[in-house]
Amino acid sequence: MVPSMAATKVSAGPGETAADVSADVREWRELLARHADLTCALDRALQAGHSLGMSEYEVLERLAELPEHSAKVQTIAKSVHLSQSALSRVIGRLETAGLVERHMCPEDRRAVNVRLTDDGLHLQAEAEPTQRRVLAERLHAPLVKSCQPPTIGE
Amino acid sequence: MVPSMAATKVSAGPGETAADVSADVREWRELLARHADLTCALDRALQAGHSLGMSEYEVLERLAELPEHSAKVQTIAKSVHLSQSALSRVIGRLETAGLVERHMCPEDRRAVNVRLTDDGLHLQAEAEPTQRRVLAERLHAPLVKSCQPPTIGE
DNA sequence: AGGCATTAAATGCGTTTGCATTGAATGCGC
DNA sequence: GCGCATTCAATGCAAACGCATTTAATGCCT
Repeated sequence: MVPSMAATKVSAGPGETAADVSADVREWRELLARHADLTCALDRALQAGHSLGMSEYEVLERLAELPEHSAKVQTIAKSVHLSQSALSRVIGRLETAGLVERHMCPEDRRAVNVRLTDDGLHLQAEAEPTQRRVLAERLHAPLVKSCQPPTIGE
Repeated sequence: MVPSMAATKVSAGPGETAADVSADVREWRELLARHADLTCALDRALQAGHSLGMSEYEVLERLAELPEHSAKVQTIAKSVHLSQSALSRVIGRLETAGLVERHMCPEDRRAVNVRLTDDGLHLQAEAEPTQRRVLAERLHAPLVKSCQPPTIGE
C-alpha cells in the first residue's frame, strides 16, 4: 500500500489504521444505501400520489417555504442538488404542468423569477404529508434493500 | 432539544408537532447534501485519475473483495444500488475495457459469472486510495455546497 | 415427457442528468 | 461611450439510469 502518504488531515494519535479507513467505507456504504432506499421510495410515492418526481417536489418545496413563493433560478440552484441545466429543465416541466410561472426579473433582465402558482402551492401542500410519511417510515428504519418495481401484486 | 426522540414509531402524546417532523426533513436534506457532495467528488476523482465512474468502481470493488474475484451478476446486484439493467450495462462497459470477463455459469446456464481480470484487479487497487482519500477528506467535513465543474482555472 | 410459472441476464426505449456552448444582459475599465 | 470579461438562463448533445420486454434456462407438477 502506502499510496500517497498523507491522507489529508492526519488523524491525531494511532487512529489512522486500516480499521479507521474501512470505517469510512462502511459509513459511505450506509449513506449510499440509505440514500438509494429513500430516493427510490420517495420517488415512487410522489410519482404515484402526485405525479411528481423528487426533483420537481424539491423545487416546489423550496418555493413554498419562501413568504413570496418566488425566487430567481440562481437562488433556487443554491439550495437544490442539481446542475444549472437540470434545474432549468425541471422548472420547464413545472411550468408546463402549470405549477410555476416564469417572469422576467425587472432589476436584472438576465435573471428569471420563478413563482409558484396556486396549483403549485396546493400540490406541494398535498404532497408534503406523503414525503413526511415516507421519511418517518424509512429514515431510521433498518435497511432491507427492497426497492423493486411496484411489485405488481400490490 | 429532545434529539434522540424516537421519530419512527408514533410519538405518543403531543410530541408529533412540526418540530419533530422538520427534524426528519433536516436530516434528509443533510443526507442529500452529503450524498451529492461525495458522489460528485468521487466521480470526478475516479474519472480524472482512473477513467472510472462510481458505478464501475463499485463493481470492481465488490469483486476485488471476494477471494475468487468472481461472482454471478445476480449476486453483485444485491450489494450494489443499481437496477439489474444498469448493472448489466456497467458490466458491459467493464468488459469492453478489459477489466472483467463474462463466463457462462456451468451449474446454471442462465447465470453469468463475472470475473475480475488482472487489469481490473490492478486498476481497482490503484483507484482504492483515491476513493479513500476523498472519503477521508469529505465524509465528515462541513458542507460547503461546492461541486462546480473542475473550475477550469484550477 | 410436456406444459407452465419462475428466474437470469440482455436489450429497446424514454427520461433525466451533466457538460459544454450559446445568447442575452450587466458592469467595469478606459 | 465602447469594448470585454462576467453572469444568467436555455439548449445541443451524449452518457447513464429505470422500466418493461425479450430470450434462454430451470424446476415443478401432472
